[in-house]
Amino acid sequence: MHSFTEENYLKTIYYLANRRQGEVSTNALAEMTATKAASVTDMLRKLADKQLIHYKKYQGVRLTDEGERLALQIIRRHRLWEVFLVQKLGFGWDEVHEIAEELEHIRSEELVTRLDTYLGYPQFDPHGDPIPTPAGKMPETGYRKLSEVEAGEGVCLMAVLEHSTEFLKHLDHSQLTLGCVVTVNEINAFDKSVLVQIASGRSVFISHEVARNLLVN
Amino acid sequence: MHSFTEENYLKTIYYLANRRQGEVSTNALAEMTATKAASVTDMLRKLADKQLIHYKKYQGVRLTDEGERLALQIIRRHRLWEVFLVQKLGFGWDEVHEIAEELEHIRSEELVTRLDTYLGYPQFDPHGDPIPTPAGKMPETGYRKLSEVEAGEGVCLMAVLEHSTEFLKHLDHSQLTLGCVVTVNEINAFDKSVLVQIASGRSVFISHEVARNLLVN
DNA sequence: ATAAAAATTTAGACTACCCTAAATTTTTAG
DNA sequence: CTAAAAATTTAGGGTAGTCTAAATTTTTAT
Ligand SMILES: [Mn+2]
Ligand SMILES: [Mn+2]
Ligand SMILES: [Mn+2]
Ligand SMILES: [Mn+2]
Repeated sequence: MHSFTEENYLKTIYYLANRRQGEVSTNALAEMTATKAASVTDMLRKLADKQLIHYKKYQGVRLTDEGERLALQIIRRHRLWEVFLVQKLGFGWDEVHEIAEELEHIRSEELVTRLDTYLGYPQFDPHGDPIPTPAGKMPETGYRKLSEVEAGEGVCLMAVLEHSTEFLKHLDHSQLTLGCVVTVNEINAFDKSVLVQIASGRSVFISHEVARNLLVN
Repeated sequence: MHSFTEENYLKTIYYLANRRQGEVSTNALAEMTATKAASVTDMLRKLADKQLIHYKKYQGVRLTDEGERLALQIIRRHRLWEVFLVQKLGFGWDEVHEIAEELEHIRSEELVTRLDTYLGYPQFDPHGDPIPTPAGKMPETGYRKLSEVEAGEGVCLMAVLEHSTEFLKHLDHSQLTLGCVVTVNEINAFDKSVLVQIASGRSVFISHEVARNLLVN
């Protein structure tokens, strides 16, 4: 069995490896896990011993097949619990991440299976992130960033890249919800901010910073 | 904040203190927590430093008000999660204890509050144990053991004292479920086994060992 | 090409929790 | 009332995960 800490490292390695292609650096892991580089090095040696990562000193790190399988299992649990917290318990999408960080480590295959069934086999979590399959595959989405959409196009808001409470509350405030259809009316040449029209007919101003963190279809 | 381990010790002290009145011994704790007496002594010193227990060397241990408040909070969470697992996810009452042992440590007041609401403010867990109030009071039940019921009496099965999978499966097999009305027809003078009649009209033989672990009203 | 900077690893240490063996205190029996 | 037995604590040590400071390797910039 693996500890909470090991599970968190695997998950973090998965995220960083997919952020930019290639090996994950010790410092990047230290930053993400809020620890120091020396602590990361210790853990990497341990994960390598357990054959969960490929690790050569000074050369960065990559998940093995088994390591990736485990990482995806944790991410699957995390996202299913987030769905539960929002859809069944009525939490806001900005309130669930921290709780799911704990729930994801509960050790019971049966629990995850039943939860999935209970929730109706959801495909996406409350932030639009795809839920890995029970077999351990991460579904492809092919979304673009709103910041890359041309003027005149109509698109559907599918997911957020940033998960902070402030960002999500800001979207709520602007009436930007997932599934919402928006038409890009103007792109400001100077600061790349966009003016979009939402289904209600209302126009919403979106800064480049925000547009870069919205995924559309 | 308190660790999983500290929470488990508090809960165990609560159970043992209520099993027999009075101070809880180091050895009893070591047995219940599946550790050694020396480890228990270490932890008792720590809990005493945190003012969660009254502890004098060689004299056994007792919860402080704050310690009892925490213990009841953990027990409340445990029992609410058991209700969730049985009523919402469809687990059997013999399958939920281990999972609830992990879920009870999830740190979020809001989560417990919402779960309670979602479940409809249940008073009892799947084993008939009362759920402590949000304010931290353990409801009184006043149940008797089935082994203390006189011949001829009709009673209602309210709770089980033993929680092992084998025991609970045995009850399922005998069609003895909580809420079930039973009439005591015969008490065998030699081995104190009882013959009861259940609502369906069927007669069920219950050994003294089993009758001692059934609570009725 | 090489020296400075940055990244990473190693050395040594700390806390939480657990263990065995030895010492101490309390309880029990004669 | 004492001696043996039982319970408990102390001493010394182990593992997991963390840290700081020092050493080492890789990268970057002249
Ligand atoms: Mn999340
Ligand atoms: Mn999410
Ligand atoms: Mn239980
Ligand atoms: Mn229970």
